[in-house]
Amino acid sequence: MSHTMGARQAQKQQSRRALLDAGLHLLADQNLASLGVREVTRAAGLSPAAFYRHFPDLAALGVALVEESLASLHVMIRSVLAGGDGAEEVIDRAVEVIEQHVRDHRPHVRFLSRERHGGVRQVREAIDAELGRFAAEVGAALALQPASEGWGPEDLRMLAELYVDRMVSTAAAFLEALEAPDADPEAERRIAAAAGFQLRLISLGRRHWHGS
Amino acid sequence: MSHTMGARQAQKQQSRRALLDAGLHLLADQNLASLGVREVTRAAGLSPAAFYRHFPDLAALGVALVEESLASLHVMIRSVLAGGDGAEEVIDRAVEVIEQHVRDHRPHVRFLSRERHGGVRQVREAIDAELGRFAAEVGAALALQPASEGWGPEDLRMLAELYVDRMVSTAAAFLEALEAPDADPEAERRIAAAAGFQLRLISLGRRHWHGS
DNA sequence: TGTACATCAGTGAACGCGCGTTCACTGATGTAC
DNA sequence: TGTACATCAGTGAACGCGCGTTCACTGATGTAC
Repeated sequence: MSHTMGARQAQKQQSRRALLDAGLHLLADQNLASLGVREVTRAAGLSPAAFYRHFPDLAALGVALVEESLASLHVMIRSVLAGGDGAEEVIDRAVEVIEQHVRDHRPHVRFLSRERHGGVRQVREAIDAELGRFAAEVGAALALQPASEGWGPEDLRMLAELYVDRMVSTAAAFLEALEAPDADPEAERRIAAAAGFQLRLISLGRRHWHGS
Repeated sequence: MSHTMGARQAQKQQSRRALLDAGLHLLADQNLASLGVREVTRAAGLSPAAFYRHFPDLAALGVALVEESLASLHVMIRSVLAGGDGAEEVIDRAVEVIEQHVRDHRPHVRFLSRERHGGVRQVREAIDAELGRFAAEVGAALALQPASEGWGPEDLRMLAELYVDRMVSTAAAFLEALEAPDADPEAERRIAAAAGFQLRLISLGRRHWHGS
């Protein structure tokens, strides 16, 4: 459907892209709630009125950014889960993949971290719904592991939420380290160490868990 | 120093209070970055110019709110730690205390949760610094427990961070449940159950940890 | 292929509005004697 | 206690400015024949 597109459609997509990119760029230094229509169109090289050909308001642009941002996160999570079963290797790979993901998608990660509890309800809800889907995905993967024998679905769900939350926190910590005025590689190493330690602790608790 | 205050000082304090209260109230529905000076003074019943007698700008008001918000959090954390050593009781009490704290200080908790990764650097930094102090406090308390024998200070610190992070996440989850349009007591019960489960899992991992 | 009409992304001007900040002021409170 | 002066929290008017949104428009692209 999308690769047989007339010149008109193609140009419209390009403008939409420009708006999304400009928005994401401007959101490096401010909240979605304080972003302006004129500000975005100016940065995108369009007239203010053009904005309304693409989005009814800025909240809609925010929701579009959530979708983009989380699409790449899904890919990331699968690459973590799709490894060997050895808990140690999975943990180390998870931490590495998170760090790399933050590097590669910094503006998206920043946007998600900032707006997850931000002032725009529609965006908050979109992020939460998507994170819930992640937890479900992780829970399903955990259920397949032998270590989950005897675990009820609610327990697996809570465990999955714990893991997802830890990944989100770790990503936020990496982001902060990258944004710090004096880029300190030591800070990143400490975050990676803490993340590994904490995930190992959780996985150790899981192995010794005997019924709820 | 503060309880021998002239009428002038007392009136000034009262106006300052009105500004802080108005700000906190308005921040229920928006970010600090999108709050306006006129908006706050209007809600506080003062003229716009009066604002500048108290704060140079809105970021300063935000930092003052951080201090307020975290003062009450410190009290909360101590009341959790100052109980018996039994891990089970501490965990159950922690979850209860967090839930009650969110109920009693909802606007402050919401403010912290929203601005922790928000668009105003000064405020973000104030919150992070204070959360770091919490982790240190929790770490010191953990160090006194017999279960910490053989643990290095860095490990204790990472464990403390894990606990603090979990508490923050739990508080945010309770807050969301309270803010939901259809107040659902079942949702709160599930959050409490998940929080207890997750803290127990961590504490189980801790007991089975053998060196890093 | 060519022609006549339809579509619609983007324009630029216009509107009324609330914003942050400044300023000289007022009048109650504080202080020195 | 009374008086004369100093302080300073709060006022209200004023400023210039950028905002969101609307509107009739233009002209390139698409379509029907």
